[in-house]
Amino acid sequence: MARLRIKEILEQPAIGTEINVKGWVRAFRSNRFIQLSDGSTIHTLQAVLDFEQFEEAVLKKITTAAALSLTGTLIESQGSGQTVELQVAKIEVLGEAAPDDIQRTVMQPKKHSLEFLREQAHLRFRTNTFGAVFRIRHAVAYAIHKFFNDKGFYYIHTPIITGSDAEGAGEMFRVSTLDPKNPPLNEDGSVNFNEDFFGKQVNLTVSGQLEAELAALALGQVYTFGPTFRAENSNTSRHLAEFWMVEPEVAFNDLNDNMDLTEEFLKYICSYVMQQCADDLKFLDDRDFSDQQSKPQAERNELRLTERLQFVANNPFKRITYTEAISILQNSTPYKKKKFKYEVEWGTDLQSEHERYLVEKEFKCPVIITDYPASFKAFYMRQNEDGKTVAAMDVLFPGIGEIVGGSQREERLDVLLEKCKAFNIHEEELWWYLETRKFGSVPHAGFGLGFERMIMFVTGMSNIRDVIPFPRTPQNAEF
RNA sequence: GCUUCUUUAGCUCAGUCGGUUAGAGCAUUUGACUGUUAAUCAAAGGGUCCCUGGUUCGAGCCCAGGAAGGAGCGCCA
Repeated sequence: MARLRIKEILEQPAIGTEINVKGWVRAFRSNRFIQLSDGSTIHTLQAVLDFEQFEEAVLKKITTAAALSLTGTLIESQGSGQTVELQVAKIEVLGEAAPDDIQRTVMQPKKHSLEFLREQAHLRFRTNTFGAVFRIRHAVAYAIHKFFNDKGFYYIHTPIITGSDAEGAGEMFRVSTLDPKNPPLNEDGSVNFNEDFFGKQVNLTVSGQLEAELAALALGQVYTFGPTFRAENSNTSRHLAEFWMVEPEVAFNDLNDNMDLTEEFLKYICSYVMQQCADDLKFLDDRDFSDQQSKPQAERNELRLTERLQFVANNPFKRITYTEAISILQNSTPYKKKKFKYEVEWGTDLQSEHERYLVEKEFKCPVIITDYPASFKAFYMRQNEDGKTVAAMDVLFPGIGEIVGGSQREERLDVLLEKCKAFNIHEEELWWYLETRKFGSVPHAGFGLGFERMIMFVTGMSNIRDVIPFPRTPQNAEF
């Protein structure tokens, strides 16, 4: 007999037919009712058995988290909590779970803190919250590929191991096969990386952008979607040492095209999740709501999770320049009352407190800030006519902060060479990147989306460690 | 890396002014009940009070050092 998944059973219940279902016990009540979950949906299937028809020894093994194969007839439920239920004729215990062992785990049938769940990342998949989060994570990944594919983008696999350390995006993890205790040395005592696996020093990538640009200048519009690594000692709820990034790159696009693409893209993801993940989203929406209720009034979100997604999907993002942002901040109440901890002055970078003010107090919607001073942005961003600013953009989301960073790229070789000098970047290391500016160089633009930050936004989870199955953070790579 | 808070039963927490035998809810076990939905009712078991040292007649509580975790900041996506 074919096994059916609970999602299929609940969507199209074939009342009266005999079926088989396999899954894990969530609850066993009154020696009669099994709540079975198989991960296909957040919902459980209620299985009903007549305990007089089964051996005591078998019933004893139906404990929380045990794996069962149940065969029986699908009938309309007599209870009020569900429309259909399985009338069980045959029980096979596939995997037992001793209650004393379960007690020590997150499968213990009660509410748990996210911190406790994080310590058991191998088991937290079994919970409703993480089931919902990771089903949505999958859906967003799929939506991203669908969005770009439907627009004629090509998915480019950029390398994970890279030899250039010029991106300037952060500290890198070194990759080496040399004996750390006894590496080959040069005459001056430094490590001789010529003898390393690649014959040079290499690192885990911090961004696929530079390679994506090469592809965009031939295939037109491309994107990368892969893991990236930062060896920064960042201890926050928004940073991971290993995270996934989406980086589209489009030939012939300028900064405005880039903003249009970003906005359409982020709206698409929100709409997709609302349409395709309604059940999981509803669960997380309720979870987020009760979470908000326990916070002091001032820290509460005015909108529920689904309302926040709807808001992003249906309202235009506010677009302002860095110069305008500075002026708005300097005229703001907290500035006049000296509530900001950091200075607001043209030429210094915006701090988290400034970004939060703009997004959460001034505009109350996603904000795109453009045309930052060149001094604190990357070397590859295109110099504006004023000579002071570059065609950069940051997309700021409520509660998350910077979710997207992007720019129009510098396509003029002479300007780019000047920037390399100014940023102390050795031309010979980036010869392959610079060379594209010699052969039919054109304006182009792209951005990077922090995938996990997007998942935080659509799931309402407030710690980035709870939206990736096995988080990598300083001092923690347990699983 | 910096600031700050937390650490007591399997989990979430309370623990008064430093004073006798450290508590609650949930979870677990046992019994009762049996169309339940966070089942209900009754009972039982369960403790390195994070670690080390100190002050004191006496420390879960005070002091010093350390460890782990959270939140915020910086860096960024």
